[in-house]
Amino acid sequence: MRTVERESAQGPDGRVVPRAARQRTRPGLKEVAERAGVGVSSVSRVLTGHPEVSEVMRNRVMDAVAAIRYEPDLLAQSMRTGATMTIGFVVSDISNPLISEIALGAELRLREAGYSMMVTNSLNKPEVEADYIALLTRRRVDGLMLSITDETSEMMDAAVRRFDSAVVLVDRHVAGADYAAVNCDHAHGITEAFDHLVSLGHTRIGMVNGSPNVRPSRERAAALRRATRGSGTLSTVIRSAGFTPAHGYDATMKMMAGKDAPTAIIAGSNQILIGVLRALRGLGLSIPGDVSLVTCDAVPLADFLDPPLSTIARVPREMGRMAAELLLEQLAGEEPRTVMLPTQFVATLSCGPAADTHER
Amino acid sequence: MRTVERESAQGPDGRVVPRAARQRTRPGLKEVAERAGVGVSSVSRVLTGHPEVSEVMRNRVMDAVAAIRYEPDLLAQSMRTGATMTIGFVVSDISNPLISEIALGAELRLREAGYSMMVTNSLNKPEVEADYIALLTRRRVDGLMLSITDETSEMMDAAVRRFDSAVVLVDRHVAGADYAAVNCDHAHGITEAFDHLVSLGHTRIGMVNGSPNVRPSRERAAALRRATRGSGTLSTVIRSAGFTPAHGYDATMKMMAGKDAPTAIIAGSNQILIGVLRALRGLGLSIPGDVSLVTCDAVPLADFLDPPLSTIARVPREMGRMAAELLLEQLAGEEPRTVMLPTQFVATLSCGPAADTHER
DNA sequence: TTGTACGCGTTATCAG
DNA sequence: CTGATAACGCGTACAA
Repeated sequence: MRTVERESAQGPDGRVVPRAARQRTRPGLKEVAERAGVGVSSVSRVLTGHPEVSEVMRNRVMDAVAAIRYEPDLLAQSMRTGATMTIGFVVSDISNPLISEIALGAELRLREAGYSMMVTNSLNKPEVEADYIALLTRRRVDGLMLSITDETSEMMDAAVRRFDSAVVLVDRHVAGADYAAVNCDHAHGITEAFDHLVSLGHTRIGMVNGSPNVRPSRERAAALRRATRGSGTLSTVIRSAGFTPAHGYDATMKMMAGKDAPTAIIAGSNQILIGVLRALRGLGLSIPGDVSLVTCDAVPLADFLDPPLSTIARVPREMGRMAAELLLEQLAGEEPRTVMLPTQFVATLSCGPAADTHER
Repeated sequence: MRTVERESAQGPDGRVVPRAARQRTRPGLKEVAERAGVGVSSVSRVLTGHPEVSEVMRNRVMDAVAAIRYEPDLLAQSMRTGATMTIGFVVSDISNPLISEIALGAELRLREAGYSMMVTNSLNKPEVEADYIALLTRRRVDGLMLSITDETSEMMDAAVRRFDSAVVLVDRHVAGADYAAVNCDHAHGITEAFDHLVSLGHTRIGMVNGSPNVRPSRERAAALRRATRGSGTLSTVIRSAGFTPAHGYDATMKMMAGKDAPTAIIAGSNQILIGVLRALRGLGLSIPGDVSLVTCDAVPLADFLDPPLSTIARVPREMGRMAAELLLEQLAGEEPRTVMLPTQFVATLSCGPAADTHER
């Protein structure tokens, strides 16, 4: 049964400091060797599947292993082999459904390859991310998956440079580095949404965009600007800031207040969407009667919203799986590479004909 | 990048000692000691904050540490101290918003205490959970947070019994064990919802319940049965199965097909809810006109659904935080204990007066 | 107060 | 084919 160890102590800073050595030392190779009457190295050979072991030896060892209920110590194994079989995943907030889905995809693939995943949440603080990267480095994780808050953070950059193994960025780009990356084709989704809105008669389209310090926001804004470039009739208003409901709300209020308010809005994330919806509701604007709405990334129960939401979806599970894949490739000695995954625009009733703004 | 290679050295008996299997050249205590011109143990003492070290020694060491950019190897540290400062979190699916929120709460608290968190997804397969528990045991994690799929699984039970350190269950109960647990007061939420529905004239209430092999489902069903007990007019129909949209759909279809269809439904999870909504839509039933609806756990954008959904909410972030807390307590030597967290029923337009079933 | 030496559990080398 | 033994990097009795 569980033995409660009372010798532990509280450090001055409140951190729990467990007692030094574990009381009940579980059987090791040594015990197995004794039980089987062989040398420890033979036990190790059998367990690691070394080719040059006799049948008798194998049986003796396996019997002893079963009898003692021996389980290898992965810590010692890592110590010895240099591989921890652990991947660190640095994210802003695992409770973000997009991220948790990515995490799931990654973990499933990693498990297939025998790796475990360690998750850290920065809550959008670059310095925390840098700390975590350093921590994971000290933990000697074999690889790092990064979904960073701020691609331009120097602390983060320095920290990841000090990490000397496989790295993969998840829909991120850091200048002057050749990390592997899983990117999404935001331009495609934005362009499709744009075309759809234009076909409905919209001429001025607003975008409540996320932080410009991450790839998705930049790609989306660029794609939207590109779409209107050279057109005399089509225009755009883009407001970029944090991925928060507050930004969604404020940006929407400001956008809709002006004389040249857009007749359609693209929300840059599910968090931003919340604020956008609140603002529109507060202004008494109906969707799509007064303003059409598109949001980035899938929304749970989107079909049951009023009206159902048009979305530009990524494939988060696949993003995670692919990120893991790119990591495993590097760990297998291959060169880091970049993969582009699709986005898909799905139009619903939240996009309608452009309202005549003068009638309002 | 590791560029420096350490050459082979001469052993005490003149033999050539080969390089380590993996060529790591990150500086260790030894390098720091050499740079500072002191013994390795002195370096260790300084770094671990040993009280009996002179000022000069401390400075010499810290200077060398800074110069060499030494970072301690947490793996070796764990090897030596017996503590990995790592907690394993076994869940069915991190992409479930309830769970990812719990994970966030836990990770934030664990970080405060210097611990990292390792997440594993079983996708509701008890044998995978057992495997993971065994894996985390071999990894020698200091504690285990369990949000398991099936409390009655013997493989799981055996696996967790073989783990000999701190354990905390997250809204789970396994018979015959005294694990610490963070539980939620489901009875409270269900009772409130029930009373509200009854006050609206509902006499027959359906529950599309989750798996009976986990605490929340059992508590909810029990609370609902208790609420109708002794009443001649009030009745209940409960269907329990997996936490899936498919179950939500099937159960709803069957419930509503019978002659004594309920006029109100409680959905047992956000996944189940999806199926329930689809079924009601498929049947052409309106909410709350034909049937009132309550769902368990918060739904993103619940305010913007049509109609806004009544929910029985848990406090997932707090659940995670508290689970971490209970784990830390045990690691500090305290006895395992159980905490009860609240649930809250919030009524919205999705609950309305009972429809006269004969009019349909 | 500081340094030397040992051991945590494992794998890999090398000599039988 | 097998067994003894040196590391992996660190913390810590023990000796100086």
